[in-house]
Amino acid sequence: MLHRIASTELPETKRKLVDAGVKLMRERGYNATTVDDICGEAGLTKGGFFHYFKSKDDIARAALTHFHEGKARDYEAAPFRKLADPLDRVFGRLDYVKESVGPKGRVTKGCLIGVFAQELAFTSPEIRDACHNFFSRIVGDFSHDLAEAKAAHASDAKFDPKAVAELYLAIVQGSLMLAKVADANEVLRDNIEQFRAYLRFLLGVTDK
Amino acid sequence: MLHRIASTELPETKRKLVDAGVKLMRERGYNATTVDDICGEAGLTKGGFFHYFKSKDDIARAALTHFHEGKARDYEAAPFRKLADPLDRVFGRLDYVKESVGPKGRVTKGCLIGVFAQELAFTSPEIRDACHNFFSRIVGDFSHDLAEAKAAHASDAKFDPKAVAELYLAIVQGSLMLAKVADANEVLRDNIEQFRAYLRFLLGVTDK
DNA sequence: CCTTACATACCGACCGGTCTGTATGTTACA
DNA sequence: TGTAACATACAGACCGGTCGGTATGTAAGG
Repeated sequence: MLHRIASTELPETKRKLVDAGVKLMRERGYNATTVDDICGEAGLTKGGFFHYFKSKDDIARAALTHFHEGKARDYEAAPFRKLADPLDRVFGRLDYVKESVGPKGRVTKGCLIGVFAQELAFTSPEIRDACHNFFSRIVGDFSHDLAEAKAAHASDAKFDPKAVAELYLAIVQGSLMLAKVADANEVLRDNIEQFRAYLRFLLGVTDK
Repeated sequence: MLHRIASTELPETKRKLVDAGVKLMRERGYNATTVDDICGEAGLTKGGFFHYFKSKDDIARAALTHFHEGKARDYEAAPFRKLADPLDRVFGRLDYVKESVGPKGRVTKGCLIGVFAQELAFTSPEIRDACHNFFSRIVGDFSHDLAEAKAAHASDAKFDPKAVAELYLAIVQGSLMLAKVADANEVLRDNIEQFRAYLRFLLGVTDK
C-alpha cells in the first residue's frame, strides 16, 4: 500500500514512531528510552526506525516539537479562546488546565518539555534551547491575555504580565513534578486554584 | 592511611564518592551519570567504588539522602530560624531562598530531588517514594511556620498552611526548571517575590 | 503489455562501543 | 599476618547505529 500524503503531514509510520517516542520519553525520559523500545511500541524494527530518523537525538527533537505543537493546537482550539473579555480568557485558561489533567486520582502524565528540560538542559544545548523556546511561547501566549485583561479591567494595577505568566508556568511545571511523586494530581488542581486567587488579588476581581 | 571516623560520619572516601554523585547527577541526571564518571570525579577507580556501594542504585539513594540532609541542615541553621515571630520566619525563609540561589546571572544548580523525581518517578518506585518523602518534609517544615504565623497574626484568614506550602514547593521546583533552560535564575527570584506578595495578601500583611 | 530501472518501506543480523558489576590482585597498616 | 582500602582487568549485557537484503510499487520505453 502506498500512502499518499498531503505535503505537510507525516507518513503514517513516522507519526507512529513519534507518538511512541513521546509516550515513552514522557514516562522514562530520554536516556532510559531505547530505540528498540520505541520500535516495539510503534510495531516495527530498528531498520524501519533509521529509515525515518537519522539518530535517537533526531526523534527526541521531533517528539518534543510534536508534543508542543499538539498542546499548542489544543490550547488554540480550547473554548476559552473564543471569549470576548480577556479577563474571561485568563480565568478560562485556568479552568481548561484543570480539566485537562483528567479525573481525580488518576495521575497526570508529565510534560515532555519539562522532562527534557530537567534531564538534558546541561548536556544538550540544542534541546535546552528548544525547551526554552517552547516555554517562552507559552509564557508569551498567556501574558498576551494578561496584558489585555489588565488594560481592560485594572489599568492601575501594578504587575508585569510576563512575570505573572512565568509564575504560572513555574507553578504548572512544579505541580506536575509533585504530582508525579505523590501519584495524585490534586496538588496541581489546588495550586491552580491558589494561582487563581493570586490573580484575582492582582486584578482586583471579586467574582470569577 | 586509615581514617578514624566518628560513628555517624562517613569515611572520607565514601563521602567523596557521594559528593561526586550528587554533583554529577544534579547536572546530568541518573542515567547519564556513569559509575566511572563518579569515580573520576572522586579520584579513584571502580574497585574503590564497589567497595563502598553495592550498586549504582545504591549511590543514587545515598546521594539523594545526603543532598536532602545537607539542605535540611542548612535550613535548620539558617538565620531566619532564630526569629521569634513566626511571621518573620515565614518571610525570612523566602529571603534565605533568594540568597542561596547565588549571584545574579550565574545559573543555579538544580535540586537533586527534583531531578530524580522527573527522571525516575515512573521507573523506580523506591526513588519516587524517597522524593515524595523529602518533599513532604519540606512542605511540613514550612507549613509549620505558616500555621503559627496564621494563628498569631491572621487567625481569621482562610487558607490551608499545607496547601500554601505545597504551592511554595511547586514554585521553587518549577522555577529551578525554568532557570535551567533560561540559563538565568532571575525567574526564581521574581517568582519568590510574587509568592511573597501572595502571602502578604493571604496574611493581611502590609509591611515586610 | 511487458520488462527494466529505480524508489520507498521495512526487516533483522550484526558491529563497535559503553556500562554495570565481578573477580582478582596489591598495598598499607594494625 | 590478616584485613581494610583500594587498583586492575575483565566478563557480560545492552544499546546506538550500520548494512545487506526483500517486498512492493511506480514510471519509462520498446
